[in-house]
Amino acid sequence: MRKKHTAKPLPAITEAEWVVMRVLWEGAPMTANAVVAALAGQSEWKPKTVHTLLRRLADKGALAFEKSGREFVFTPQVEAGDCQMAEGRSFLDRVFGGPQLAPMLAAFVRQEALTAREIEELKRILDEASPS
Amino acid sequence: MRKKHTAKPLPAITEAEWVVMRVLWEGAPMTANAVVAALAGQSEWKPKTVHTLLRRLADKGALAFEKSGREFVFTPQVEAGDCQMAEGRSFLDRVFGGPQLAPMLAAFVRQEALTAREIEELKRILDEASPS
DNA sequence: TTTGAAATCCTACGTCTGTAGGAGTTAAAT
DNA sequence: ATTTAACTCCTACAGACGTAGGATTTCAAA
Repeated sequence: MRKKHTAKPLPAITEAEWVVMRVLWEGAPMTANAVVAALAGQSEWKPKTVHTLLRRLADKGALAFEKSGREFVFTPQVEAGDCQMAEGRSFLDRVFGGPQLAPMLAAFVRQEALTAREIEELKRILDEASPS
Repeated sequence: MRKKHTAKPLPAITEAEWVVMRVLWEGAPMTANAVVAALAGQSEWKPKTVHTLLRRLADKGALAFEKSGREFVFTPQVEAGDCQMAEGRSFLDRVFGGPQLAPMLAAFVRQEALTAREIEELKRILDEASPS
């Protein structure tokens, strides 16, 4: 069974921090500079800004770091999937008033925000989860 | 066609403000006190806090108000569906790195966060959207 | 071993958010 | 017409967030 009750309380990750975490979930372990470099394309942040975000993430336990030479190497301490679920639940509560995914999907459908191709993809995902 | 390009820039709605907006989307037009009363069950906010949230929402154009006797009556100026979509897109970007719903659904499936019943419900919603 | 570049550590600051309090005004009751 | 209860208007304030700057330390080169 996929561990459901690890019960490690997930740190709150802010919008800017998510950008950094996504880079690290993909490429960790990474030095601060590697993170800065990876973000150079997608953001306008000064290196100092990225350093601050890394430090704050380390402070709250989302990242661990060790020294290598004179640089720090960062590694996520929380799993992407867990954080995504936590954010997802919180988002669903806030915006749709409850933790279920269905109202959100219904809203996307109602707003015609899905292409036929996307709908097929969603169906396929559900079928793989539980074939009808 | 459902209006897709009304292009009214939606005001940013904070977490606390969402709670208030959901009450109003359901019961508007409502007086400040009616909102306070509706929230008395679901939150611990002092009336003044609710008044502040109402004022901030009015300031940013999410609500309109008119005087009736000595009270204000509030009415949403933005549609629930539009705000939900905007929040949804922003959430998907932040957490899943793109505006598509599929990665989120896949994550829920991977984390076994959906019951069989919920999966069936999601399938039904999709089938109604675009029968296969 | 001295020096210099590069990395880290600590500090900063304006805005937004959550959470109200107090002052002022207005409608209603007497 | 006066009083008063209720409602609104303005103010407050601490902590989180975005966005860095400056001071200090440290590895490496000369």
